[in-house]
Amino acid sequence: MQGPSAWAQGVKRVFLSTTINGVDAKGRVSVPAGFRAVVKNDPEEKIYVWPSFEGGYLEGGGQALLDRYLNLLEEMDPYDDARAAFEQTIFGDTRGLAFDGTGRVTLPKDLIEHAGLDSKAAFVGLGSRFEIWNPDRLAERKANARDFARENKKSLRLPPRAGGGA
Amino acid sequence: MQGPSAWAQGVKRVFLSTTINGVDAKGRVSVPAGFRAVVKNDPEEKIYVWPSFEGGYLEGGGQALLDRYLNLLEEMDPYDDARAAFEQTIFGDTRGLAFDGTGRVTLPKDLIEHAGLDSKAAFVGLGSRFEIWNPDRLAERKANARDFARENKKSLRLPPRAGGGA
DNA sequence: TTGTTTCCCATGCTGTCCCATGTTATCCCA
DNA sequence: TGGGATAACATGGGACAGCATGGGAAACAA
Repeated sequence: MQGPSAWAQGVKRVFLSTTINGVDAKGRVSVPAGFRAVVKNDPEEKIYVWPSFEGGYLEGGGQALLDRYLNLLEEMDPYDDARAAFEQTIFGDTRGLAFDGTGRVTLPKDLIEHAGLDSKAAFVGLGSRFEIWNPDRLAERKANARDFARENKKSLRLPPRAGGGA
Repeated sequence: MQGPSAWAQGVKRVFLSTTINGVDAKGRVSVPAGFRAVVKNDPEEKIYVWPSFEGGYLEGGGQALLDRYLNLLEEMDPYDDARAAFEQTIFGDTRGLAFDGTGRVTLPKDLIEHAGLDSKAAFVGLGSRFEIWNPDRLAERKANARDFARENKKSLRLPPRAGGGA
């Protein structure tokens, strides 16, 4: 199901491309305009950011992403150790960050430290979510991902005709 | 699904043929009219372009192509390594480019560099997607492909009884 | 008070929009 | 079938708005 009707119901905006913005002494950083547009119609115009438990960078998204993680966790057993760990890790450290008048957010110190940010922050759009990196660290990660993708591209076969129009 | 209704509502258009257009000092380039027609009815009249991870050229498509990748990735687990790599590679460098009043897009500097574009850009239609090349590189690639084909022509057997007349 | 955080205003710049023009392709009519 | 009119397309330049950024004042907490 996709056809034209899906588009009539509303455009699915996604986080796209990589943008590097400055972080000032107060920890303020401009969220890329395209990213702000994604959460524009959320009930609360915020982004939700937490430290990745996989490495020294931040993960984030809008309300939709938060809801999706919530649903995933609710399907797990209430007393599953893994569930508790995920809840603690993901939601426990998540911050909801509101924009100031010019579209900036202030990153708390602990998040800045976790990501090793100094004067620049790279926002990486990943479709339904995004990541925030120290640009230097990002370069390394990007090279690895590209190699992996090139070697495994066959597993990324597009589904047969998923979409109608165009 | 697609079904007959898709045809009733309009012919499914695809990216076809090769067109060479100029790139001005601002990085602006006219998207071939035929290509614009493909994304004409997209919710956002944009093309999505990213650097190929296989060589010095760009790949692109419309909303439909992007959605296909998005749906594919959404079916993977949030912390699947493959998912992360593909997200990074596909979405991390993808730009959504809108047309100006005369059907041009502005190519960001990094994309221009990746493709080695100077004053001309070749749009190559490939059905559901397209590529953007420096015309010189494209000619080189074509020549190589032709040489390869000539040297290996014996491996290019026709299938038994390819089809009806003409 | 003193330090911290939040809000507001000012500024340079880049990207986007708009108008103008030459060229090419298409259509219509003689 | 040939030629002219017309519309579509590609291109160039300049004006404007949105975006990213820096600094400072006011509100709040310790």
